[in-house]
Amino acid sequence: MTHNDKTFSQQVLKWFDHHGRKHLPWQQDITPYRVWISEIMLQQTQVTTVIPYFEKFMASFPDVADLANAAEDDVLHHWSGLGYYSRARNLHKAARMVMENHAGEFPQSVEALEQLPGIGRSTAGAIASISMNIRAPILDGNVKRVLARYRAIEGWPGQSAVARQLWTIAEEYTPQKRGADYTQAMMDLGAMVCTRSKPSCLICPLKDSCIAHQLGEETRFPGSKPKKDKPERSVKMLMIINQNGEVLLEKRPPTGIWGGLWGFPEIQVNDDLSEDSLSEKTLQLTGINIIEFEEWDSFRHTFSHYHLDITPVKTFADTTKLHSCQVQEGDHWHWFQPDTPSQLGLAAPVSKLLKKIKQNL
DNA sequence: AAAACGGGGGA
DNA sequence: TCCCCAGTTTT
Repeated sequence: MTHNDKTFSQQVLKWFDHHGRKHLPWQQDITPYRVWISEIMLQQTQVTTVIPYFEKFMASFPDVADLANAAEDDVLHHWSGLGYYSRARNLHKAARMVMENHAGEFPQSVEALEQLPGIGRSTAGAIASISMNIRAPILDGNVKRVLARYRAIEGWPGQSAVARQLWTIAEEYTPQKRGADYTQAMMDLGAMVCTRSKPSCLICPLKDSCIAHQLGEETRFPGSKPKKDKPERSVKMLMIINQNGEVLLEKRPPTGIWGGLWGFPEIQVNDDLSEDSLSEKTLQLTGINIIEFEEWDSFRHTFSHYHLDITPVKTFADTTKLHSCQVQEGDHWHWFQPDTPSQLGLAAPVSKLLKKIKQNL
């Protein structure tokens, strides 16, 4: 251990002595079981929410044997509102494994703890260090943030290379003594000082040697998850206008994008579409012959999971051939009058285009 | 409206 | 090994 590393944990521990949390329910009567339950609950929920859940859980299942003997539904019931219910199922399963495979005692190593469902490296480290006096690092979201900033580690911790670096650093800084306090201290520091946004650097015990702070770029670390690029789709929206100046709308299927709303007839754009094949497809779709294409500029509408590039095409129904039209006013088709205020459910880009048509006419 | 959270499980 | 997922809170 270098001099610097020693001061790191010393600074963190000194801060913890003055400002850390020491009166949380799971910090009293510390046992592996109580620490385990609290760590699993805290994975997804903030402290103030967890406290009442923890108290009720402990009242109903005071030790691992009680939990193992409980009905799964009963365990899930105690979890309801916390979310991530597979974790409650894992808790239950793990409790049974502790009873069957370990004679009711939690295994006394990080590696063995990790064999239990729902316990990964970080949770195992927390249980081992807080309740077993084993020197073990943790790397939960709070600690990742503190370390990534302190050392200005680039990249998203979801990437294995970045996680590897952070684990190495976490290991380096973990002190030989007071491991339980240090673990708690790092979590508290991340939760109370080194927060995701607006960190309180001025009161941080690590501010003098924190690289991100020196750079003035605290919130750039840790790197955020790369936005998965959304697939792109293209569609032509046919704005077919009849002799009365009405625009044809089609009711969309009940499920999927804009389910049940009214929209323009659409034609998927795969390859380049000639005007001839466009008319042909429209004829198939509606029985309407269209004339006078006016293709407007495309624009992009973005959903949660894909981009939709929309090319509006303004056309007119050929009134001389309307007798063959298969479009009947009703549940599925509607001739929309741009001047009449609409009661219809319209997708946002459709309303936008209808307004433009109105101005245009 | 989007990102974050820790671990499991499937590709 | 990487990627996606689950549910709720926070920003």
